[in-house]
Amino acid sequence: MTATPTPRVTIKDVAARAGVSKGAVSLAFNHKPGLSEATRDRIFLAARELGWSPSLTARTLAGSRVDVVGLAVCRPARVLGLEPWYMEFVSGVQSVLTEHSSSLLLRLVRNMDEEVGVQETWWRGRQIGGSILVDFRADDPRVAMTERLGMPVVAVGHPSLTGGLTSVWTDDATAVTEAVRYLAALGHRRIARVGGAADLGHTAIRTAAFDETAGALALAGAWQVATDFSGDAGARATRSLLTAAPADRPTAIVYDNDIMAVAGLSVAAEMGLRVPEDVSLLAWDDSQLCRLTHPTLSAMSHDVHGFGADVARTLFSVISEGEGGSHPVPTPVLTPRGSTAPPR
Amino acid sequence: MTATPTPRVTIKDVAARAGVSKGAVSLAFNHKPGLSEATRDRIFLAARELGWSPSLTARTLAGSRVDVVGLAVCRPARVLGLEPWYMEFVSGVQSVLTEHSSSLLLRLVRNMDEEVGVQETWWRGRQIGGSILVDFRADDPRVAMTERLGMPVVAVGHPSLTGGLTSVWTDDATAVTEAVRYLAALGHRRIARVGGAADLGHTAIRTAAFDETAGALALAGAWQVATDFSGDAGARATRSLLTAAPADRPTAIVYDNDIMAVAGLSVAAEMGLRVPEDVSLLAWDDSQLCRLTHPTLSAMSHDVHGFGADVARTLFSVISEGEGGSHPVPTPVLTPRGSTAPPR
DNA sequence: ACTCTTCACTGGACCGGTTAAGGGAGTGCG
DNA sequence: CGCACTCCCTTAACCGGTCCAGTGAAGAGT
Repeated sequence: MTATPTPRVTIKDVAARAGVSKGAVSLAFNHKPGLSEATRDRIFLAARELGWSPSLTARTLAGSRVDVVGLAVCRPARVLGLEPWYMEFVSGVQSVLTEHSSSLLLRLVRNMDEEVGVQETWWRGRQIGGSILVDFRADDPRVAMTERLGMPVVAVGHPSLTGGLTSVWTDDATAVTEAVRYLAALGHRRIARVGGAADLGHTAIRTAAFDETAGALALAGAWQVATDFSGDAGARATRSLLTAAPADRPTAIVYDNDIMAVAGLSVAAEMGLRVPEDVSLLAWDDSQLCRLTHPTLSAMSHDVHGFGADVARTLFSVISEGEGGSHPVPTPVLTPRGSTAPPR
Repeated sequence: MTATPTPRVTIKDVAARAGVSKGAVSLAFNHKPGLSEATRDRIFLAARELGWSPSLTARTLAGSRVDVVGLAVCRPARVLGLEPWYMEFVSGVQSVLTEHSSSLLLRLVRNMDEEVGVQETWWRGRQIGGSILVDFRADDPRVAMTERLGMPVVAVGHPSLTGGLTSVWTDDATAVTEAVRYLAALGHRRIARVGGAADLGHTAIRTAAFDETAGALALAGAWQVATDFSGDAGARATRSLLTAAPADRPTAIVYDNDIMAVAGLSVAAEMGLRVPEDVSLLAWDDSQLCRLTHPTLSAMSHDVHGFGADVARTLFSVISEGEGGSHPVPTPVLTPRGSTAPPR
């Protein structure tokens, strides 16, 4: 029951066992020149026998690079779990980190001030070698913070939001336009969009693009609602959109994520409307969820896993080569499934 | 474009500005006795002016406690995002970590060997102060590893799987029994279970409990299928269960998570079967998804967020007080919704 | 045979904190 | 007045690595 005392083995022990100095062990483990093959082997052997691996903490303190990447996600206090988008994104990030033997330092924060504090503490305390910044909003304080700290980051967001930071982004405006044009091409003249959180930059971009496209196509009706991305909010929004008289309500709805689209599907069923005959539904983000409903959900699909991987790769090149710039990734493409059709 | 040089401010700068020694600053920041109020204030003022916060790296190296918690999740190579359960679990863990100003070091690994290696490296390198171990299987190598390393951990799993480790667990056997009894009470005599990954310990426990209960109730039919927890697998399993002749197929299906239950719902619809009239469906884990489908999904529900929080709290007491033992949390309770009813 | 390189390795300062031991000033007391 | 006892603060060793200047021996060049 008593805690086993941990016999901490250090570089000194390895050096002693291999009959060399600490410096030599350090050289060997960092694959630096200046050691004979024989010595190198002896050192690795000794290390293996003692079960030693270098202390990242000490290594970090001594000034070499830190191989931990930070990610702070801003969510309200009692979160009901992250959306599928995040999990896929994180898993994509991880897949690249793993190749570099890095880990992800994850933290949920409640607001932007807290995030700024956390990032600053992480960086100052040399906890992380760089960070991934997500959910940009207008006049985001993290732009100034990053420049002040000189911390390597990758900003996930449109360059108009991320200032001079290295950014990786999807072209949300074009995607929204494509979505609306597709629905219009099917014959829809009254289209609604159930959007995400209004304070998020990419939501604003999508909202503007929707308005513009609706205007350009001279739609007979165009509605937009802001939500908090939750299924419940998506359900409420859908319910209020669909309670209007048949001649006045939208015949197609675009959702800003897939959870809300699933909720919309169920609201339609509950109200006795058939999808896609009575109303077409188009989701965003296309996680496996979209293929599991009945009818299956048409979606603007997007390789979120690959996106996360791209972000991570970009971060590594920022860290090692100070690379900057703006990196667009492929625009989400429309994947028609069973939830969209011409209006009756 | 050139990287901004980071002007790293250290404890020495703060000491100089406050006109004291490094040691005094350290005392102040650790709230230890031996300093006058006046000096303490002067030190905090200086720190604030310089924007200094102690380097966790250095602090860790100097032997004090590490406030990062590890979590390695074992998934096949190219993951399509984690299940909702994980997201809620992680968010519950985070909520407690945040109170302690700790962060979560997250890593996706491909197999058990890799996980053991990662945990060992983390602990040896003083990257983490303790770890959360999940997804136990029979003869799990992490039990021996933990004892060998003397690392504080909390094992998420039934004590029969986690050996002498401090464990936090839900009573899966009782929950399965309750689920089956409930369906039997509704009048179902042919019941199937779409289970999770067969190599996981809790899956085995559920499988055994299902068999036992089916036997005890002398059901006319009892099927069990193993899957990988994915929606696709859930859909396949459901399809094959429901293709039998009406008199031979199950009238109720229990799923091991909610994603598979959603998939099952859609398969039923696709096959022209009504839920719950033709077949009842019962989910597990009860994330928001279950309330968003139509019909809504009955589920064995379980406060996963709270569970994560409990696990984190337990880990902190293991770290600080070496607490051990086995901590059951409340058994999942049945939440009947629209997907279960008496068979026709 | 002598100096000049090159190679392989050592010694020790250093990273930024913590902590135990020590020291000087101020007070209480015989 | 001298001594002990606090109270506050300083000093310096240490944590486990990295890194650079330096050393000693072998080989090359003349």
